[in-house]
Amino acid sequence: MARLPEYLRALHNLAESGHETVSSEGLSAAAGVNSAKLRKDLSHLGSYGTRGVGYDVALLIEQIEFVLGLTQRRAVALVGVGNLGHALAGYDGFASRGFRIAALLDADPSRVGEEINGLVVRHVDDLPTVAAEESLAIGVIATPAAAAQQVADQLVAVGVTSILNFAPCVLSVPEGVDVRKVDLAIELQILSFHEHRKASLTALPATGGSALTALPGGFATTDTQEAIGT
Amino acid sequence: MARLPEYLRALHNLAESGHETVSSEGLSAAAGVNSAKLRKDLSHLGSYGTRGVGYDVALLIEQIEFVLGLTQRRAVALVGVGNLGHALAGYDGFASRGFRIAALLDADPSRVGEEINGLVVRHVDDLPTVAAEESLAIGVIATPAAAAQQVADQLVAVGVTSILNFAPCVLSVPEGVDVRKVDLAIELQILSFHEHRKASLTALPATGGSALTALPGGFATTDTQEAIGT
DNA sequence: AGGCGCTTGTGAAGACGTGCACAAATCGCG
DNA sequence: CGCGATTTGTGCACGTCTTCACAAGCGCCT
Repeated sequence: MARLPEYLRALHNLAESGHETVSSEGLSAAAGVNSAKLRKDLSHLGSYGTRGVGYDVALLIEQIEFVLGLTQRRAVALVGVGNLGHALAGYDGFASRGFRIAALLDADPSRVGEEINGLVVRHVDDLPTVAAEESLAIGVIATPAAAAQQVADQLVAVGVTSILNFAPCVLSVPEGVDVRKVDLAIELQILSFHEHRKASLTALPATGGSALTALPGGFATTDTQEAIGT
Repeated sequence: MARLPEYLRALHNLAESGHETVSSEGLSAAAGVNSAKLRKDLSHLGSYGTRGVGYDVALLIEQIEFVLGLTQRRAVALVGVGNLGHALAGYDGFASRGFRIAALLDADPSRVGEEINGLVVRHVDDLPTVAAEESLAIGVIATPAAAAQQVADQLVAVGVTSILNFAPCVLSVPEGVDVRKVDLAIELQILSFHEHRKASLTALPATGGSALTALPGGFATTDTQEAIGT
């Protein structure tokens, strides 16, 4: 499940603040989900908490990290050292959460050679060489949309089987390669949709006008946390 | 639906390449979804394509932009001008997709006054002043996790009702405020999970060992595009 | 005008995720 | 040792999303 990493983060927080065990209620609150859902997720792990007590924090961290494949620190290749690529290269959240940026690559010769955070930018055509040095399984694409497909092909060619794509486009990849997409503008547009919905509901609740103005009511969006606590 | 922005992006691409109309089949391919799903989504809009022909690209863009509330260019406040904040401030995808960064804010006095992309960084305590100048509805949090909740409270206090949170933590906000979260490390961890799953499947398919080694098989993750085309 | 091919819109079936509510299990205490 | 408080694990029901398959509608060509 995609919620496991969220649980893991919450568990690390709990461990740092000295908790040895945690109840499903407590953990679910920290992770922002329903407690029944959390218990069901953990039961799918085969993870055994003890009834009446809760879950052993350290053990649970270990189990989740195993399932997520974080027992080994995975090497990540980052392609595209523009605005966003720079930020990603300097993001310490990767290092602290089980990943190591093994190479920075770019197609622009004027960027090659630049040093960012202790790593030297290499040309994207050096990918085969890089892959020979390191065991690359994950690639991150932070290039403009126009270059993304070509970069994806190059990554796949050197054996990368998981791609995180920040470019606003659909990638086509062979079977067995996983792609996850993050589009920052889309996130904002979804929020904008919620704004529009809220505005129409409060402004003219009794208008009942054309089909268009009546629309924004009946939509549902996923992955949105709304109104948790106060 | 959360897919509308994806359709919108695909439609803009089609419009640029000169298409006047598009079939559900064509658009769904460009957006990376099932064609029946796309038709159902669009029918929820009340949007009328013409049978035998397809959808009018320009009209559909107009309709989706209306539903998403993109007819007005929304002002966004960006709090936290660190590594990631810098990148977001310089990201042209926001401007080109209906948003305008109206203010850059940070709590660190040494960062206040810095100019990024034509905007001067102001202190986060100036939020009420900024909100008085602009009609702020959306806030973006790109601060460390420790500061995120306080910033969220400040944003809510000045009337922001939608928050995009890049900090790895759960925010608590009053009812009526929408929060969307983007955690870059979590995306990588999900990919790592897939890697681990693939590795276990290919390496020891007949081992049938402990419960732990047998685990990673039966999981499902959402939002993952796998094996599109070749 | 009529027929044919193409495309939309939708009914129905199935898969999936979610949350409630409760039985089973464990610990601590008298 | 037994009892009560607490918490996990899960059966069940419900609503949502997804997908197939097909009827209805539109335009073009003859």
